[in-house]
Amino acid sequence: MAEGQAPASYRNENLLFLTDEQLRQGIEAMFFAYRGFTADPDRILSDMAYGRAHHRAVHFINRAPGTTVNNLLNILGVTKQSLNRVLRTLIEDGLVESRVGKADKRERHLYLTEEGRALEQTLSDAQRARMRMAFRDAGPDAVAGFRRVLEAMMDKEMRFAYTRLKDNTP
Amino acid sequence: MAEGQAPASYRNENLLFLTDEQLRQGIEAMFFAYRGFTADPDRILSDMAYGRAHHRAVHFINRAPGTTVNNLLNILGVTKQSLNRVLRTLIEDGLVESRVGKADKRERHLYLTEEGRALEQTLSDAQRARMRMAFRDAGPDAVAGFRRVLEAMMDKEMRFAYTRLKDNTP
DNA sequence: AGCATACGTCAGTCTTGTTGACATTCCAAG
DNA sequence: CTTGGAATGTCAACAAGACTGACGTATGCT
Repeated sequence: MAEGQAPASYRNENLLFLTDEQLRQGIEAMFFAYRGFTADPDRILSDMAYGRAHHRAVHFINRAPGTTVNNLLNILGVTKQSLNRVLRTLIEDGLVESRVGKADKRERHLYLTEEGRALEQTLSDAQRARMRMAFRDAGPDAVAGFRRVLEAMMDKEMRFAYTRLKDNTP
Repeated sequence: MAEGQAPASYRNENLLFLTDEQLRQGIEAMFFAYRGFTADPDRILSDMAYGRAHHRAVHFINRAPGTTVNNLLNILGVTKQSLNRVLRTLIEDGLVESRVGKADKRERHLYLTEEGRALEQTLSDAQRARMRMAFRDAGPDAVAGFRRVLEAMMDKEMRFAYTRLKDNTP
């Protein structure tokens, strides 16, 4: 893509010049790609009584079993009331189990049930399939660049959360 | 990043192998980065009576002045009722002008007013600033990879829309 | 003349975010 | 030991922004 054209950006004395047009294309790429990114799980969820918020909760509980509500709150970046509604339905439906903390009884530790793991699997299978295709199409060097840019785009606290998750599962 | 570790992916006879873990990290990177991506405009908009939906409309009207409602509908991927609510407030507030089509009087062509352009500028300045930082941090090769992966992640129709926008503004 | 298209609007619902108020639990200072 | 503040989680009410469905109007095309 754009192989024979002028380079989209160039270095000069270690300084990178970027036109507004290049940046705007990056912005639009992000917008359109995120739509694709969420499309497959959204389609699956729309058949059930769940939405994207449930997907996110299930994803991160699966990723860090036993996490507390507060922990999840920080990762998801929503209010506890908003998360609670989602969590309540998931618990009622038997997808998530909430255990009172041993050391601190105020805390609730969250786990996926067998059924919860099944849903997580279905959703992440779909999402991974798209990601795999995109990674294959683009090639390993592009994937490395993709990750580097995304990490640089995160808010600092989110970069911490991301790195922590990444490193806890090697 | 991950310079001294095992490669995140490798080629073998032109076939790219990707572990579920690598894909999941890509998924999480996408999630956290998108939050950062929308954070700055969202902050600005929360002070006004507008939201992310208004930002998107203003962005694409600015990008393709004179675009029709139907066109915008396809780009944004929402229903006309949903877009109409947003558009109505923008027109009432004098940020967007709607002109009856000359050739086809059924169509409405959309333009930003002076005030609309000012808002667009404010929002996109903030968003571009973050994108510029990310691009600078990551470097030009990473940026190329970033774009390649995002394009591969889009739905086909959105890739068309994206490419059309991109090529119309060289 | 008749059907299709583009747009606007009204009404109702759903998801997911918000604030505010409140209950429970923990901990530390008096 | 008690008590008050902080942390954690729950309930209730509301708003933004998406959706569907139905309908009306103006226009275009055959």
